[in-house]
Amino acid sequence: MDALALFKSLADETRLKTLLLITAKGELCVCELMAALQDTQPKVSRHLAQLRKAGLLSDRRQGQWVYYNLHPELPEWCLRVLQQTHLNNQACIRDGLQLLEKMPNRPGSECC
Amino acid sequence: MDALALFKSLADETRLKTLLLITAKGELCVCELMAALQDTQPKVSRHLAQLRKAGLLSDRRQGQWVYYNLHPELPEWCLRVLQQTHLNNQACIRDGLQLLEKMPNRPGSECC
DNA sequence: TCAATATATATGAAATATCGCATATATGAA
DNA sequence: TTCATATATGCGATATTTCATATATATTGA
Repeated sequence: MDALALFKSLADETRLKTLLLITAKGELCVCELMAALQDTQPKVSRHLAQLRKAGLLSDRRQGQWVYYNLHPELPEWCLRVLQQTHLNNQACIRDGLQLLEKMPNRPGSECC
Repeated sequence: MDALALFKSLADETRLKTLLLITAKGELCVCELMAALQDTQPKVSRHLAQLRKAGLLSDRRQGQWVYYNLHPELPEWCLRVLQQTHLNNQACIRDGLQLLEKMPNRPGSECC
């Protein structure tokens, strides 16, 4: 992961919020990100594909859902950059986190 | 300084190297950056203007030369991001630093 | 098998960023 | 003032990025 690739990945609002949301929550599926970001499915999916190709995210499918998390082999310094950004820019994803909580029928919840 | 603005500033090779060089050396003028980056004057100058407008750099004129340094009011977390990036991507500016050393008649040196 | 839901990708248009060249401005020396 | 050096910027051409729409694939349950 070279620095330029990292910063190009972070230089878009959708991708930045996506990474901060996943940094905050650990793991999220596409439909949760759609709710948190209030964006269309193709848009969210395309940005996730970019982050996956860049090596920032890895995905695992569980049934219908594909969950995304920070790539386990992400270098330490990249993690620290994400953590610093997350800790000092919580306002950036505050709305998104609230929308997540309000989601009915969260994937994986027992109620459905 | 919001996170998105920071990362957009870092998402270009010329600007990233410029910031890492200034992080390494503390202060550099335009002609030193031209030598280190091996780029044309208008190109270097234009990217410096962007970094200045974004609040990442501040400049001071000393005679004919304009020196650029990290903006004194840059938030701590931005500094830490730059430091982390610098410490873990030294190869990125190695050539540039060597070219700097080889510069004859460095601005501010006593020999001219 | 079919239908419904979740996710991925292709395509072309629109917006944005970058670059090269020419030129403008500022400073210092003669 | 005039010249030389250092730096900044306006502008058109080009490259890159992003988006919306349509469509394709995968999984589950009937």
